[in-house]
Amino acid sequence: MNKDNPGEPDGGGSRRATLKDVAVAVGVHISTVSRALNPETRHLITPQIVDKIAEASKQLGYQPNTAAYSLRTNRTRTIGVVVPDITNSIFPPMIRGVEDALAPLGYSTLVVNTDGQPEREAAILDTLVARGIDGLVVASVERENGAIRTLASRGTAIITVNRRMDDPAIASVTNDEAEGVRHMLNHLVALGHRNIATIAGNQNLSTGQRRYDAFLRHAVDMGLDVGPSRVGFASTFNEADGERCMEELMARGGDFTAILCANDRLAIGAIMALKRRGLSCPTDISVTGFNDMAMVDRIDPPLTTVRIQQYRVGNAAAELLLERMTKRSELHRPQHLVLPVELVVRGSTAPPAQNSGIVALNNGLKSERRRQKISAVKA
Amino acid sequence: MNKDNPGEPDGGGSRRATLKDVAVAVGVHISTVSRALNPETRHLITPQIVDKIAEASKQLGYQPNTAAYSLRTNRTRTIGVVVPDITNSIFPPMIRGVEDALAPLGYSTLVVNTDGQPEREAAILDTLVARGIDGLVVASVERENGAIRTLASRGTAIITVNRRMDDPAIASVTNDEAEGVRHMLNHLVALGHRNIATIAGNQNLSTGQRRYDAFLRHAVDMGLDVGPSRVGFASTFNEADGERCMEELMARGGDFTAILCANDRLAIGAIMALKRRGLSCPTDISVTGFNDMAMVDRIDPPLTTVRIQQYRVGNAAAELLLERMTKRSELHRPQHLVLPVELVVRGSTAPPAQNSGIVALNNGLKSERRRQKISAVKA
DNA sequence: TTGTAAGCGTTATCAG
DNA sequence: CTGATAACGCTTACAA
Repeated sequence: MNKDNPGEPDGGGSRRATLKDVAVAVGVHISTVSRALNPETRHLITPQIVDKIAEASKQLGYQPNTAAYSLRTNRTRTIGVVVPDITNSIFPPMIRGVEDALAPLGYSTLVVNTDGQPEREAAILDTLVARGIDGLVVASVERENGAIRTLASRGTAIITVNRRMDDPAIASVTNDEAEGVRHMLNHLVALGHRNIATIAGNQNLSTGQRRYDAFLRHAVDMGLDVGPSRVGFASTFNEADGERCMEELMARGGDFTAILCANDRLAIGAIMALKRRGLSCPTDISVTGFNDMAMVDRIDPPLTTVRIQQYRVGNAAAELLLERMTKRSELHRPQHLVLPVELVVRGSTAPPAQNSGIVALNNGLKSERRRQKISAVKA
Repeated sequence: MNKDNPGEPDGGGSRRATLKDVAVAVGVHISTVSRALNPETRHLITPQIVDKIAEASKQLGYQPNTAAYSLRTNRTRTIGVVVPDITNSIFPPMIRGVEDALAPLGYSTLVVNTDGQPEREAAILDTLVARGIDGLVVASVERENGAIRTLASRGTAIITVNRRMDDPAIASVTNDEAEGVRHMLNHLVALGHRNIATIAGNQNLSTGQRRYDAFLRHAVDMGLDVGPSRVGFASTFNEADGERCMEELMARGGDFTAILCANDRLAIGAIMALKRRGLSCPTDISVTGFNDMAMVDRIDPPLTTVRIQQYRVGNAAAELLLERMTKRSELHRPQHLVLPVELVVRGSTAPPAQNSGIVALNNGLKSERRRQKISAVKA
């Protein structure tokens, strides 16, 4: 009964007010209301009428119907944010960076998880496109990704964050991986380390590849010896893989006093592997991370790492995306924003002990207790 | 030029196929296509035609237009998930729990942050409703919340998670707070603690209130003394407030050997406060948390806490919500699901030392070094 | 079993 | 400056 009277103080299941309701309330035509309510076209309407319409629409609690708007304009004011896993704590700050930039402009954000599976990602991109999203922020992208390229070439506004594709046509906001690695190597060398190993990330990801490239280049520049016995490759950026790589490196001889890990989770895994073998970080081996994810300042030992601007990455990406969604397509010259990073020194790095490192231990130069540790390693 | 030919192998900005395109391709009417593509109505159509339509639609890459569907049916297949802050690591698992249950059924999830501000929450709920979401999962709710009640009474499907409202009409999925607190008190008492303090959470939140209530009831049941000097109230569930409360309790005399904190973040803050005063956990004071959020197993000391089923809370809420969104409203008897919790004992709890606790220290029963610590506390 | 046609709430084009 | 009208793509009585 209240069904046709959205003006009524709301008692229950009353219909939502539409343009027509406002129009009859004011006594003008529906299109006049539409124009009066739209800032772009408001100037076409007599100010007094605009006021009356504004009041009536507020009075009736008018809210534009998004579906009708989208159907008509082909725009949804919705963007998709694709992450590997929202549960990985480096992503939520990026997501908030995006939302905080876009929500005030009336955009909503659809967040989806790929779990790092390209097929899943493809399916997810499909549903996002089917929903008619206006733009896409992708944190899960591999260096090569056909689906993204296709979408981009069809004109979808896309920015990748944190990672980037090899294809320079796909815009991105990333971190200065090379500088981060360089700072970290400098730090380790300054502490006195000369024998430095690395656990590299997945080389199909720009983060993994660029951090490893930088490690090689800068290590050589600094006159350090690198070689296969000092490199482990993780396929996934997680603790389990970090642990596995660390164990492999130790099994291979472990002639190093410090290890640079491609991200924090690998570093945490590496430290776990050390602990499990009765070795300690940083006393026996210094371990470093990358990202400065939440809580790594509170773990034992507090992690020395490279701080990336997680929130700003998302925030900046949103701005770029906005430009692509609103401005004319001619202006879309490829853009790649690289944000500066910062070295954060904590407790997981220290000068190498007199005869530290696993080889030194193997050589029996230290106490009997230490020798025992190493037999555990070899076991 | 390709504009009217969505069948063309896609060269660029070609239009998306619509029902009409499929219809002309097959040579049937658009409504036949609609029926054939909808599982509910497929049986009305001749099987051969169904096949032809299925093929043609796949061929043309037909994707239903969500806006048109929504406009027509008044359903969006979108649900809103409202959290205080996605950056707080207990929420992402809940969100994934929701998404994993709903995505396979074609629902998308709009995630929004309130930052714990009720006004912001109200505004956010407005935009969500304006977007026509089919249902709402709210993790940010306070014990009383007018906006939620209004929405619920208007028929919006709503489930609160993690927290619940006092109003039993609003369905919820929560954790067994009382059992968690009881387990924890048991654990502390078993270790030998008799003087146990608490840092309670915000009493406007069901989590804060119920955990504190349980603390009082069970402490008394166990014959423990409680009193104002052993209770601190946090207004926010974060580290800073935990630190502040811990300092206040120490300043008030601190005649306790263990402190039960209403969540992990408060516990982390409490431990920081101890460290800052030169005291140590668990040697001087045992500290416990609640939630078992990510990484608290890796901090120093690893936190003894109560594990809540973060993912399952979200997952179960999604199921309940689904029921409310699809089934008839008569069946909507209020539902409150309470999930079991689990005690997780780690390094932040230990038996009280011979003369531990702050008062003991104050009384000068221990070493000179300790006496110095305490003067720092009083300073 | 299939076709017809109305209508969801907007915006945009075209008159007036 | 304002009104009339078509159209966006889909679902769903109602006819046939």
